Amino acid sequence: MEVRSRFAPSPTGYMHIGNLRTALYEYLVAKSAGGKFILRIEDTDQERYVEGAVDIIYKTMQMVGLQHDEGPDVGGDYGPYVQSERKPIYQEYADKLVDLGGAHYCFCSEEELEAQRKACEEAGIPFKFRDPCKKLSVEEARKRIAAGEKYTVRQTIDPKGTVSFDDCVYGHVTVEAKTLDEGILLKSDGLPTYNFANVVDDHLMKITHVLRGNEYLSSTPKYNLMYQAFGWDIPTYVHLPPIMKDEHNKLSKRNGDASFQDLVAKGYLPEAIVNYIILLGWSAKNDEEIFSMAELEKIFNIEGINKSPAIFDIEKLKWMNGVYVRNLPAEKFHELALPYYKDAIKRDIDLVVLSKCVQPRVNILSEIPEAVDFIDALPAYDIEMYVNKKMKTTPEIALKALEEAKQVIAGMTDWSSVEAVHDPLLAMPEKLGMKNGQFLWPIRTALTGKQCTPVGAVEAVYLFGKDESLKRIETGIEKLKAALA
RNA sequence: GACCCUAUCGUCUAAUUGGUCAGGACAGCACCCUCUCAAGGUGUCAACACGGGUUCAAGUCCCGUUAGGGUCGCCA
Repeated sequence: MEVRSRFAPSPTGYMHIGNLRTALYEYLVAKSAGGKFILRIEDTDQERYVEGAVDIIYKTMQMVGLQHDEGPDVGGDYGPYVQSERKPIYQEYADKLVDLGGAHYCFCSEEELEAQRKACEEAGIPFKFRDPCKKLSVEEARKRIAAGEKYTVRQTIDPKGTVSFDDCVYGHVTVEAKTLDEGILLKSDGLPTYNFANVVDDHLMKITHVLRGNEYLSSTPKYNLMYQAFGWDIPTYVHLPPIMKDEHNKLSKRNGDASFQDLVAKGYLPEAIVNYIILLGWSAKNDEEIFSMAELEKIFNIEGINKSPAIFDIEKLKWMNGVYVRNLPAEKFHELALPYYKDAIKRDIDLVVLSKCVQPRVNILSEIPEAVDFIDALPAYDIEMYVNKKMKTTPEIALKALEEAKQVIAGMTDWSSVEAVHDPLLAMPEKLGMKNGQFLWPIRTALTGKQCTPVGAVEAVYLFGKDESLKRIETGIEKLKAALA
């Protein structure tokens, strides 16, 4: 049988990391088995609907390379793929479930429910809704409905015995039927709740593998009861552990935690984000960690999914992003870096060479502006910066280095490449009886005014060119002279 | 509170389905390389939550304890 999985987000805003991971796993479960991946929009809660959220979903899936085979935009044989457009279907199946004894009509108002809840609270007993409408006959109930009375459809559960199901990651789970709530399946606005819609849609769309967060673990028995009442095949369940912000809190938008688009905006590459979050709850069971989507489509397997929560570690993501940044073709990196240079650099310099220097030195793209901030204006720096123990420099040595450097640079004529500047400069230390660092550290310091930069002395001289290099070296010489006087 | 689930280095995880010096990665630390900083290389620190069983042998199986998470919405 063809594997069919689905990603079924609610259009409520940004794509959260947890959602994205679920989508990724769903996609990979299908693709690794040569199956189909379906996108279904679960918009049955009109109050939470956010304008534009569906576009974010499309855009995100496209960015991470999740191409769905069926969905609202691409069509398919089991549509519509937007739940609000499936209203008549749910009505039909709700009525059917009532006929099958798996549900009943309920006329209780929210106030009545609240009253019962309150009474239980005051009495100190756990609340369990006891629906007076269960006593109504179906005929009587339908008469009232025909008369225009407002109603909902509630699941009917036989409290005797136990209900169990099998989950690919959590194994066999059994609960006592009496602990199950007879929840609302069809709301008074005629739209289904998730509890009903997911069962009906997954069946109708021939979904074979249901992946979702493990918060659904405790309601899954209720879904099985419905599948059974309808006489439908039960799908393969794959419940996923949560992604945590820390030991106690889930990663969530409410906490102000980063969404996928926030991370992209911060300069993380979609491929790196995907690679990282795949590893939050799944492993290839070997020592490999860097995977392309194409590889994952081959090797992903449900057995590798973990059952305990995973804490989102931004440090490791940073590292992994760095791996991806360094693996980028130079031209690609340059292209991605350009927008960051645009705001940070006004001076006319060789940006391609700058990119070569920057690429191996940043983990996330947003580190670029700070890394190149010395280019437009020489930062105010302290004379102490010329003293470097490891380079064995002192203000005296620095002064000498700068004065010599000034002469060489003034005499240099070939600025066609980094190498062209490199050779005359690197010939100096030996000539002067200095160590490379003693000569070059002061130059880089004078040119950049920073403790560390993505460029070395040679690259700095090349990038700035003769005039600016000499100007900054002169500034350094004056500083040193003033300090030594 | 009831019910369900979970438990290996600080973090993500592995452990040919009971036999390992408990492996890898990030982070940390040290060293090497080196014109700064990175990158790279080498090394190092660091874990089976606790208590009982079962067994010749338990991180692995069972029970309990503890700690965490989830569900108990006309939200998903």
